[in-house]
Order: sequence, then structure tokens, then C-alpha cells
Amino acid sequence: MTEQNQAKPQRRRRRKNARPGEIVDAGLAAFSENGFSATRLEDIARRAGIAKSTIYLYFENKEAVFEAAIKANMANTMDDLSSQFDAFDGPTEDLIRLVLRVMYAKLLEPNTATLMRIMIAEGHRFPDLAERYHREVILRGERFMTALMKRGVARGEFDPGPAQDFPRLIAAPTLMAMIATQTFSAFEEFDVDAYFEAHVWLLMNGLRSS
Amino acid sequence: MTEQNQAKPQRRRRRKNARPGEIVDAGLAAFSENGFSATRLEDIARRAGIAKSTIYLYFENKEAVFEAAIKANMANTMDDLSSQFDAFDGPTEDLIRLVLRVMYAKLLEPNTATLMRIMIAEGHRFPDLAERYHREVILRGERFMTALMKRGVARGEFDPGPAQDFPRLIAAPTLMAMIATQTFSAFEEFDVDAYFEAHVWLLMNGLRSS
Amino acid sequence: MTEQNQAKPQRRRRRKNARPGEIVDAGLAAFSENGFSATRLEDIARRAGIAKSTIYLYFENKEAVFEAAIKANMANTMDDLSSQFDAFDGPTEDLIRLVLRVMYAKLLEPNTATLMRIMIAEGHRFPDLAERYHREVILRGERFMTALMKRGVARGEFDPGPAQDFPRLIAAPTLMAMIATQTFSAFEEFDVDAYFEAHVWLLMNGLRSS
Amino acid sequence: MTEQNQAKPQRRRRRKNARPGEIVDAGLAAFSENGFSATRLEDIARRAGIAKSTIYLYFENKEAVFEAAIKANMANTMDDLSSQFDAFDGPTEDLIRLVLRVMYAKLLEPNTATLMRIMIAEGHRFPDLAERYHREVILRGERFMTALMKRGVARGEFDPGPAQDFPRLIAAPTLMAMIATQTFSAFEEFDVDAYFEAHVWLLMNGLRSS
DNA sequence: CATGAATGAGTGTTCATTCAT
DNA sequence: GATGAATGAACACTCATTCAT
Repeated sequence: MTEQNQAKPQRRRRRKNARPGEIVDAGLAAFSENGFSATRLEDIARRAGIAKSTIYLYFENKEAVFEAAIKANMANTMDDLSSQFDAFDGPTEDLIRLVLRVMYAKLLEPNTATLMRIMIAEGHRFPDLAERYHREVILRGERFMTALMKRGVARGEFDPGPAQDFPRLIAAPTLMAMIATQTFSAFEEFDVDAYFEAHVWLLMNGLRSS
Repeated sequence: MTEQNQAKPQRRRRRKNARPGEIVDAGLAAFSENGFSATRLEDIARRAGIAKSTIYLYFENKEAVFEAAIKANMANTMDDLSSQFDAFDGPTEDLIRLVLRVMYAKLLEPNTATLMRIMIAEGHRFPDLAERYHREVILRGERFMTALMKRGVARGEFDPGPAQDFPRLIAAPTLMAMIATQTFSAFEEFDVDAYFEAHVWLLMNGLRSS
Repeated sequence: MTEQNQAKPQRRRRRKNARPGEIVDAGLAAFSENGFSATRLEDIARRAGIAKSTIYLYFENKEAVFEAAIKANMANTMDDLSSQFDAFDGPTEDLIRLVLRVMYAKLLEPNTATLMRIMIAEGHRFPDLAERYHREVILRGERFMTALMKRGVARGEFDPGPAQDFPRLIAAPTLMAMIATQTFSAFEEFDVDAYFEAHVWLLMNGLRSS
Repeated sequence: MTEQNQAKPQRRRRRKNARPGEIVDAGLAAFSENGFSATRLEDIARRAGIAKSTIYLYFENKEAVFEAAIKANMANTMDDLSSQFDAFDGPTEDLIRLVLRVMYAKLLEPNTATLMRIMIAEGHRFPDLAERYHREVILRGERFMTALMKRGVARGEFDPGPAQDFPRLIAAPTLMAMIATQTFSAFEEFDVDAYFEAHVWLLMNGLRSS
């Protein structure tokens, strides 16, 4: 009758398949708000619309929920990049724009930003996760940047130089944008699009062969 | 006004003044290892070599210790920059090198790095601290970068361009270095000096007037 | 193709009637290992090869399973004695040997021993069971012992004496054997047969008319 | 003035030394009523007149309280026997009476009886404790019985016989008395003194040289 | 000033029990 | 009849905080 009831359609839904995903989603949301320790299983359960104990049907303990939440999001973080890359045929500057646009989109999407923030903050307490994140996100991202640089040099668009050894320099400003929008959004206006253009401008100026 | 304070001038002299500092130091160390929630007052007390309850003589509660620890470190984070700046008379590139070197030194010093990491991670749970950090570190740092850019343009060394509106682009790669050394140091070698040179090279290429 | 099915030939046939018994058996085994509280319904279910919730089709709750398990075993504990007794015609010593042999056999059979142990330990928390056990096992056993004593005196084999008032003295050493084999078997060798002989020897010496 | 007040003299008593003992006492009482699993720390705390968390100042966990409670009581269980023994100079029957009287007194004292009951019931779940109990109580008691038997034979009071190999036969009926008074006291009158006399009578008849 | 002792408000986890299918 | 899924009521254990000394 009342709209309140919509929250609990049936008392006992059979959701064996959907449940883990729901819990993981709720978990990511909760963890990103409060970090690992300060997040209570009760929070996660409430967000997922289930009882606290139901979580234990699908995960061994709180840590397992945390890890699953992280992994679930890590999974496809870098996938979209490769599709952009392979088929492209124009000038490398345009390709860099494309790639960076995807990265900005990713990093400013709350879930991924959150994930990154958590990894930065609590990574060393979960070495396995940190290692995996490093491998699947950092190193994989770096491989793309390396390929970009090489492509530019090969086509005579870029000069070789010390920056070739640190492809992550290309993406570094993206991190700053993430922090500005995640951590300090309450205290400043941050024009992401303008920032993006400035980023590309500075980067291309820096790389372009003279 | 401060009647409380007048009551007991200084009986145990150095101690009285030294204690809060010791606690704050111990706190920063502990918080940086485990974050706010997972740090126990017991940990801080042990590190400071005092009893848990003694902390309450100097701080109202755990949060107060946290805030004091953050503030103590925030205080001088940006101070060293101004001294470098005012007196300098050479080319702006050299000044940028000087300034960035100080920033790298700061951000790779464990305490400050830790501070940054904590702010990124738990900032939104402590809005006052975050605001203060934003004001005293982010904005203050940005003022320096702005001045650097202006100086370069005024001296004809740099061309004006979109990057002028986002001075933090200058410092962005420093963040990446912080993360590499703080969060992923276990999984990769990271040559800070070479990275620093690549950073400066790319930056100067990007800014330099053609 | 349907290899899976071969594993369970006739899932549901005789089952219907057998179920409660299987549960009771599984229950007795589980309870005897861990006592009432520390036994989980899950344990019982797994032993019985059924789902936890199936138990509730046959029993109202955990306590009911416990009581059924105890009762099932109590039922025939003393039955075998009477058959030995009635028909016997030789000297009472031989009869006592026969009876005691049955008792040893019983008490050293894990199920009954277990039952005894549980009653000793948790009896006062289940007064109904304790009362029933007292009535069906203790008192009934005692009636046999009384009859044995009377028979011996009537036949002139035993002298009357204070022991006649406490027929359970006859069986007392059996308890000791139960404890030795149940509780302390890990820490000592216990030769039940030799102990049995010593028991009978001491008893007959004690009872025999001089 | 009123006895009620004695329970909470001051809210925060300083009882560093007394506390562990109080907790152990409360623990033994609680465990003996409900066994290990069904006893809640809250029960123990309430009995000891302290907060649940206070227990953790003195014991690592529930199991540690259990073990301490058992050990505390085990300590002096068999001590009183030796004093009786050494100095005695009369007939062995009198000595046996003395020794058995001490054992009855012990085993009918609630704490020791409780201890025994718990060991019988939950011994195999705490192998260390069981081993210790076996060593300090069972074996030690058996050594006394052995000495008693030897003394009787040496003095020509007893005939050698199979019972000599199982000295615990002497004490076996005591166990039965313990069970009658502990587990089934609600369902029968049990005249311990008369039982004791019957026990001694039967035993001496059995052992006495003819 | 300093602390050891004590506590109460949680929090993760378990488990008997229920219910929809 | 049988079960997998779900839950709520515990309960062991932790930890920030208080207080008497």
C-alpha cells in the first residue's frame, strides 16, 4: 500500500545468483565511504536490503567481501582501452586524446575513483589486492602508454626523450583530477573538461617533435 | 579567560610541553600504518611510551589526536617553498627544478606522504581537516605554481596557454611518484631521480615558448 | 549421461520411515562427540546425509532430537539382562558373571557409553531425561542386582550384609571402566578383560558366605 | 549493613590480585551448571560481580577461563591423602577407611564433584586438561590405592589376587556415589554414610585373607 | 601528572529456526 | 516430502573512554 513497502517486495526473495553481486555493490559503496575498518557489515547489509547474516552465505568474512568488491571493479578497468587502440589510424595526438578521455571517464566514475582511493589508502594492509591492482591496472595501463609513445616516435610525431622511460607521466594528471573531484570537491569548483584540455595541451607540447 | 591554565604554571617542565608532541608523533606513525579506525589508542600509547589513559590528559578523544597529528604535519608542508622562491633570480626552469625538488623531497618523506595518503582516503570523513588541508596545502601550493607560470611568461620563457589556468598540472606527476613509492613499492623498482628528470623534461618542453 | 544419478539409486523409497531413525543415529553420534550445545544441527544433517531443514519435518527442535536420541538408546539398555536372568539355573556366581558381562558389553559399546557420559554431564539440564534415565536404567538395573543378591542369599551362597542394601555396588566398577575407556583412553592402556576378572574376583570374595 | 550492599561496595574496586581468583570461582560454578559451550561469559561476569569485558583483563578467552577453573580445582584434589597415609600405623582396614573417607568427602564436595563431571563429559574436547587430570588425579590416586593393597598383603591382612592389579577397584564405588548425588539427587534419597559402610564392608570382605 | 583497572557500547560471526518453492 | 535461502537473536571479543588512586 504505502510506498515504503516497495523496499521489501517479498520477505524472502530467492536470489542465489544475484545476491553476491548485490552484496559486492553495496560493499563497494560502503567501503568507499568509510574505508575497510569503519564499515560495518550492518551497513553493507542494509544497503543490499538483506540481513547481516545473509552475507555469510556468500562470503567467508568481511575481508572476503572487501576483496570481492575490489576485484569486481578492477576486472574491467583497463579493458576499454585496447578497443580504442588497435583500430586507430590517425595522428597519435588524436589517439592520446581518445585514450585519455577513456581514462578520465573511468577515473571520474565514482566506483573506479573510489577503488583507486581505497587502494592508495589501504593497499598496504591487503598486499594481495595491492599486487593485483598493480598488475592489472597500473602495469596494464602503463603498457598502453608505452605503446602510445612508441607509436608517436615511430611516426616521427614525437622526439625520443627521458619521458619515454616513464609512460605513466602521461596519465599522472588524471590522478590529480581524481583527487580534486573525490576528496576536495566540496571546497572548489573543478572544471574537468578545461583541465582535460590543459592536460592534453601541455602533454602534446612536451612530447611533440620540434 | 583561560583560568584553567593559570592554575598550574609549570611543574614538570619539559615534559608538560613535550608530551603532546610525542603523542602526536606516535599518532601520525600509527594512523599512517592503519588509517584512523583501525588504529587503537593502545598502539599510539605504546609508541609514545605512555599509558593509554594519559592520552586523555592532552586530547579530548581519538579524533582530536588524529586532527592534531594531521595539523602538526600540515603546518610546515608548504613553508619551505616560499624561502626558495622569493630570493631567486635565474631562469624559471631552474626555479621550477628547485621548487619541484623540494616537493619531491616532501612527498617522499614518509610523514608527509602518509599525510597525503590519509587525506585522500579519509578526507571526506573529516571535512574540517579536508578543508584545512585543501586551503593550506593544495591552494597554497597552487599559488606557488601560479607564480611560477606567471614569472615564466613575464620573462618571455613560456608561452601563455591553457596550462596557465591549471597550475597544479605542474605538480601532478609528483602525486604519481608518491603512490608508486607508498603503495606499490613492494611490487616495482621506482627510480625517483630518473622520474624527476623525466618529469622536468616533459614539463619544460611543454611550457617553453617556441 | 546421467552418471550423477547413479550415485543415488533409490532416493525416496523406504526412506520415509527410516528418516527419523537416521536422524536420531546421526544425532547420537554428534551429541556424543560434542555434547548438546556444541553440536550443530548442520553436523547432524551432514551425518544423516540430509538438509538441515529436513530435520524440522521430524522434530520440533534441537532439543527434541537430543531427547529422541537419548531415548532411543535408553530403550533397550536393560532389556538384554532379563533374558539372561530368568532361565538361569546354575550358581549365582555364574549368573553374576553373565549379567556383568552383558553390562560391560553395553557400557563399552560407544553409543551406550556416550549416553551415560552425556547423562552424567548434562543430566541436570534435562530433568525429564534424567528422571527417565534414572527410572529406566539406574533403578531397573538395580532391581536386577537386588534379585541377584537375594538369589545368592536364598541359595546360601552369600551371607546377608550391608551390601545387600546397595545393590549398585555390584555394578559400580563398571562405571570406572567406562570412564577409563571413554575419557582417558588416550593416556593409558586399559585391559578390560583382566579388569573384568579382577572385578568379579573381588566382588565374589566380598559376597561369598564364609 | 545489609548483605545486599556487599555485592557492590564501590563501582570500581581495585582488585588486581583478587580478581583472577574470583573469576575462576565464578567460572567453575557457571561451567559446572551448564558445561563449557552453554556457559556465557556474561554468566561468569555476573556471578563475579564484574563486567564481561573485565574478564579479558585477566584471561585471553573463554577457554582460558575454563582451563584455569579446572586447574585451580585440580591442584589440591589428591593432596590430603598423603598426609593421612604416611603416619598411619594400625590395621590396613582402618587406613582404608581413613583414605576412603577423605575421597568421599572430596568427591561429594560440589566443586570437586563438578570438576570430575566436567572432565568425564568434556574431557576429550580439551585433551591437555584431560591428560593433566589423568596424571594428577587418576594416576596419583591409583598410587595410593596400590600402596594400600601392598601394605595389606605385606602385613598378611590381604591375600594377593587379581584385584591387586587394578587398585582403582577400591575407589570405583565412590564414583557411583558421586553420580547418585550429582546427577540423580532429585530422584532418589541416597544415604551416603550407609553406602560408605556397605562399600567398605564389601571391599574388606573381598580383600581380606581367608 | 600519570596510570592501572574497569566498563559499556559496539561488531563480526554463528546457528537454530523459518519459509517459499 | 525436501531443500536452499534467509534471518534474528545470540555471543565472544574489542576498544574508546572513565575513574580512583
